[in-house]
Amino acid sequence: MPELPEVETIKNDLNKLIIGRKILDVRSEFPDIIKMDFDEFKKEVVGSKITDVKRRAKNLIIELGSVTGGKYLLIHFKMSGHLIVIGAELEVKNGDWVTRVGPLSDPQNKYVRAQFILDDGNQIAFSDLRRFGYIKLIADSQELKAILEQFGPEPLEKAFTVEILEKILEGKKSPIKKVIMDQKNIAGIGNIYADEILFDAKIHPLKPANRLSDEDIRVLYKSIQQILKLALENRGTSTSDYRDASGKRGNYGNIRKVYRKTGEPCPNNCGGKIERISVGGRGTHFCPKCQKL
DNA sequence: TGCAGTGTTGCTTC
DNA sequence: CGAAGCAACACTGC
Repeated sequence: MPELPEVETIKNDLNKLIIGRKILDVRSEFPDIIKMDFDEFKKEVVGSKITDVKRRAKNLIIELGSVTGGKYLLIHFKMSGHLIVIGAELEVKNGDWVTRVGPLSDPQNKYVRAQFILDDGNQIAFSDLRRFGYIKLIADSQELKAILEQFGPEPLEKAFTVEILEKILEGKKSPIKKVIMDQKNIAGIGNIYADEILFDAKIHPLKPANRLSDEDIRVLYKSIQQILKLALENRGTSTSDYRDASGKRGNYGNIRKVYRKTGEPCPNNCGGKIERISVGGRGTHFCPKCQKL
């Protein structure tokens, strides 16, 4: 489940691998993941040069320069999507690689839904087992801005202050977990990091957002930044589908504290056991002894 | 063996 | 208007 740290890792990888490359061809055996007529998409994209790769919330944005001005690929990975940069000599048939070597022997990398063939002998492959992810073509910077404006602040940027977090929580009686996962409130936090952040902050996931004390809010603010930063340093979490641009796993799953650790002893050695409940229909893991309502 | 669980987002329904 | 539920999808595990 690519959340902020995972999408940011892919962004950083791609900035090293594909800037300045020209797109020679686009192929897909699952054209539905491209949210427009495939032939038209192909016509718009082939021949353009990749000038930048950005991230906003859980969206990856590939900027395409052209004589007529910038266009953008807006990519959302949803549950199982990721991009792999790999040699163009590899072929795809029925969504699977014909030759599977190295990182491609990892089953999570084989569900190829679209390929962008580059002018340096490589290709960008969009692998997505569950096909929730999508690629959209954005015509210009105004259209892009209109889409990206709908997301809340980026939690790792300076503009995200404890005062802003306070405002976000104000008057919301929904469980705090739901509130921090809502992309309109804060951008980039999904189920894994919501659980990890709330454990770190010692706040019960069901605690109503408007009932957090000033101290709770300060601690939560710190935990949001620290956990996301730590996850980024560890190149994300790969407990299930996520892989980086080389098809490799992230390390954060190995150091996570509570996510999918139901029944295990609390890492704080408080004597409690990690419990699993449902919050807003999502599996939620927490220590009932450390995290108070 | 069939069905619940897995998770994000956005749309529908109340 | 906000909250809750569900669809989209494919595969795993009990």
